[in-house]
Amino acid sequence: MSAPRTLDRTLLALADPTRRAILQRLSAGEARVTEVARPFDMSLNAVSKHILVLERARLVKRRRVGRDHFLSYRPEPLDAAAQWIAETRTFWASRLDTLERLLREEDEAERTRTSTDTP
Amino acid sequence: MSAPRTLDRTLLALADPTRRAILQRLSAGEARVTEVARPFDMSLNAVSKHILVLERARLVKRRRVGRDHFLSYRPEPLDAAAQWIAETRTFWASRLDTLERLLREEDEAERTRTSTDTP
DNA sequence: TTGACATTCAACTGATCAGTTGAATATATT
DNA sequence: AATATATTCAACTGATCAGTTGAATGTCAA
Repeated sequence: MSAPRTLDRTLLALADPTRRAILQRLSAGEARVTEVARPFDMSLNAVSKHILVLERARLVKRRRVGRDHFLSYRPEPLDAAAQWIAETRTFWASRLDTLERLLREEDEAERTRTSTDTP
Repeated sequence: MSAPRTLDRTLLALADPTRRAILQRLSAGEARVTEVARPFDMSLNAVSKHILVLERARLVKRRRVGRDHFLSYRPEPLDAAAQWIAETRTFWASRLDTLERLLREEDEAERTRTSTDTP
């Protein structure tokens, strides 16, 4: 089951290029908030808020050392999202296949019937 | 490359349980707007807007037949998202592994040095 | 033609989001 | 103690979102 809110938060957090860039940076190793913010053309506060969104989704963990906050990437939610998407995709695809197969069979029947009815 | 906006729209569209439920319904086959809306405890208009979000993300296609609009599920964006997540996850994980390996080696060196320095 | 049906359009509300600026807090440095 | 640094908090703006209601549009059916 896994509360859908978690998935919501993960996908929402990932649906933003700035946040994905932050995660990419952190996947290379821990960094402080200021370091993370440096490359971006926006205020430190703005980045701080993005980090909060990532934290809420548990994609980022914070370790306080004095005045420095070290941020690190947590892969678990991404793993979960990947698994959900993979499973769902397969399931939905199989249902589509079923439908398409049925339609194909119907078409087949139709064609046969027509060609027999009007030779 | 694949314009990140596409990914943004896909993930954003998926980050909502109502929209995921709509997709699930459509994965079982085409349906009209009213049919899709029926199970939900919200106005038809609200569902219509969710459908629009899904259309913008190209997860849903619309086929007009008279006054009826038949909606169908399009798997491509989900495939793309799954692929992106899978690749990214692997890449980020490998970078994490590298870092962890480095840290482990550092620790190892530290331990060795210490134990040699103070036997 | 009249009326019912399927759907969207338009306008509105309340919530959330992304960003800004300025101040506050806490820690480090001199 | 004074100052600089790292970070958040608070308050604000503008945009987008999720939902509502009521009207408009287009099509089917009697």
